[in-house]
This record gives sequence, C-alpha cells and structure tokens, in this order.
Amino acid sequence: MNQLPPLTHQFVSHFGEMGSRWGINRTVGQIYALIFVSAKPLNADDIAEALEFSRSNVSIGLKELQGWRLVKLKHLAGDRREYFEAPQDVWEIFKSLAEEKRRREVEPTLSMLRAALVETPANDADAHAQKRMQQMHELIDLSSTWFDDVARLSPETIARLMRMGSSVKTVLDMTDKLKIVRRKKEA
Amino acid sequence: MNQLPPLTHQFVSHFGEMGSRWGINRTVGQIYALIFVSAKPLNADDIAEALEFSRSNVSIGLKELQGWRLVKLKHLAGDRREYFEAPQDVWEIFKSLAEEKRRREVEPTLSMLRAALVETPANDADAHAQKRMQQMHELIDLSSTWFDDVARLSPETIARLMRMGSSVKTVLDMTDKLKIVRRKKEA
DNA sequence: CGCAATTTTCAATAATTACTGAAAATTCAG
DNA sequence: CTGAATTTTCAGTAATTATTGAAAATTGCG
Repeated sequence: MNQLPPLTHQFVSHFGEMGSRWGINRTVGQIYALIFVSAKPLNADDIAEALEFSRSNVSIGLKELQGWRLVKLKHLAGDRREYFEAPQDVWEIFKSLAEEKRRREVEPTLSMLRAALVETPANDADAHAQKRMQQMHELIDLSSTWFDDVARLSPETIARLMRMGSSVKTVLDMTDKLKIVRRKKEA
Repeated sequence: MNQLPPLTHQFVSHFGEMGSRWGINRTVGQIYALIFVSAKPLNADDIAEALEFSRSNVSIGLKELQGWRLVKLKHLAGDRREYFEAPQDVWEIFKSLAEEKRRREVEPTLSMLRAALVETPANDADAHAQKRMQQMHELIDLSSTWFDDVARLSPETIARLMRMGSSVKTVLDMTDKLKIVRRKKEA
C-alpha cells in the first residue's frame, strides 16, 4: 500500500474510506480502485502484496467484485494465475453497476410492492398504506424502466442528451408544437 | 410489530430486510417504512411500540432519517411531543434522496478526483492512473450535473421525458435536422 | 494421470456497528 | 421559574461483519 505511487495511493485510500458508504467494504473498495487505475491486469498476489491484505481476503473481495461485474477475469498467456482488469469504458462500468444495483436493490422492492397492490386491504390503515405503496411503485417502476430505455441508446446519443441538460424542455416543447402543426395540416 | 395490519407489516418487514443493502440499518428502514405508509404523523412512542424497539433506538433512527430529509418534524396542536411524517409527494422524496446521496457519496469522490487531476504524475503508473481518474471524473461530473438539470424541470416535464423513453433519440435527431435547415436558410 | 501451483473454504477471532436502559439534558405549560 | 414531560446521550453489551491463517479443493502443466 505505501509503495504505491502517490496518485494511485490517494485514489485507493479514498475508495477504501468511501466503501462503507457505498455498501461495499474497505477491502473491496481498495481492490477495485487498484484494478481500475492499473495499466495492466493484476493477479491476486499482486493485489494482496500491494494492499497488504491476506490472500484469502483478496479472494473474497474479487468474488464480490465479479458479482458486481466490476472486474473481469483474464488469462495471460503462459501464466496459470488468474488476472483481473476493470472494463475500459467507464460508460460500460456505469451501466453494469446500475443494472446490478437494480437487480439487488430495486427489483425485490418492486416485487414486494406488486404483491401488496393486488391484495385487498384489511382495514382503513392498510387501505391508506396500499395507496402509498401504489405511489412508490409507480415512481420506481417509471424511473427504472426509463433508465433501461436510456441505457439502450448509443453512448453518443446519451452524451448528447446529457449535454443538453435542462434545455431538453425546449426540445420537448418544440416537438409538441410540431405535432400540433402537423395535426392542423392533416385536418 | 405483529399487531400491524398485514400490508403494513409486510412493507415494514421488507424495508427492514433491505435496509442493509441500502446502507441504512434494519431499525431505520422499518421506522421509515412505518412513517411512509402511515395516514397520520407518528411520535417516537408510537413507533417504539409498533416496532418493539427501545425508545432510544427510535430517537437515533429518527435523527438519521431527518439527516436524509426523509421525514419531517411536525407539531400537533395541544401535544408537546414531536410527530414525524414522510413528505407526501414521492417525487419530492426521490429528489431529496438523490441530493443527499450525491452530497455524501458522490461529491467527496469528485473532490478527490479533481485534486488528483491537477497533480503532476510521479511516474508512468500514476500517469495512467490519472488518465483513468480523468475518465471517471468526466462521467460522474456529467451525469450528476445532468441529474441536477433534470431535477430542476417541472414534474410534468420530467414525466413527459420519461414516458418518452428511448424515443428521445428521434426527438434529438429531429432537432438536429431543424438546426441544419435553419443553418442553410441563414446561409 | 500425478503433482505442484493456485484458488477457495472455513473456523477462529478481530473490528465494527447496532441496540438497550438508565441517566442527563432539554423543553414548555403553568 | 419550576418541574413534569419528552428527547437525547452514553456506556455497556449484543449482534453482525470483516479478516486471517491453515487446510481443503481445484486446476492444468508435464
């Protein structure tokens, strides 16, 4: 850890500290950070040595990162060991993370809500509760479906949409007007 | 907890279980769920009794939820105790959560990255690390700025944008064409 | 195959986080 | 102001999660 070059060290430490806020632990955060900034794939021993963790801890951490699809396994010619690298494209990474988060943190709740919404409330309190769940379901469902839709766009289109910022509104308004014009012409 | 009506019980239990995945604990998750579905504001004793937690635990949990701006304090006429309720508008809730997450989970990383990007890399490894950090910074910065921009739109505009899904692309393409036409006219 | 290299599992323990009851602090009606 | 009601703090303990070294399992070269 201490013989890492300064920028790498800073980055790795930060990911370790933030880990708990992000729902991963210090070890996993540091391992990911190290792999992310590394110019070449790393094997478990490289990581254990660089971060001064036990080999078994690194093994567990790598499994976790694979579960999140944040690192991919790579085999180097003439070397039996397993090497890991982070996908190069940060958009790719972002999408994997979002998908995985959705699967683990959002879907179970959507299922629960759907199940609750088809029940018949037993009393006034539950009737109200169900209304609230309905609102929550609608929001989560809409926003996650939308995310999926957007994620399916090309990176360029997404970048364009994002650079547009709040001026999307102008565009939406414009298309509304066009629709109205077209409707008038048709009439 | 067990005398809660069935739908409420199910909802509260789910939030307790999911809590750890969401970075809050079981207690906090359940308290929030209970307040969210409740038809009227609740005080700490109501909550402690309903969920069978100690009064002090409820106090800590409520502080945490206030920190996330997920519950608001309310005073009922002729009652000295503090009552809590969740904002009614789920959009509002979503935005508060996003802002708070950004402040706690994103901003610190952006700061660290910005600091790293103005440093001079000490060697090749750090030079590569810095490039990777640059990519990460760009993505995070762009997407969080964009989120801010969108959040500033009216709920109706956002809903419109979301319902549009991946067909935003068509709209973007359309505006591109309009721009080209306008440019030609001007020439 | 056989076996050395490599990875994984697991039980023990360390570290962290959650929860409680009691005591302290705060609040506000009278 | 006073003091009862209410909320917060805090030290102790319980529960959970992280980490390790050693042993077991797996892998794939020769």
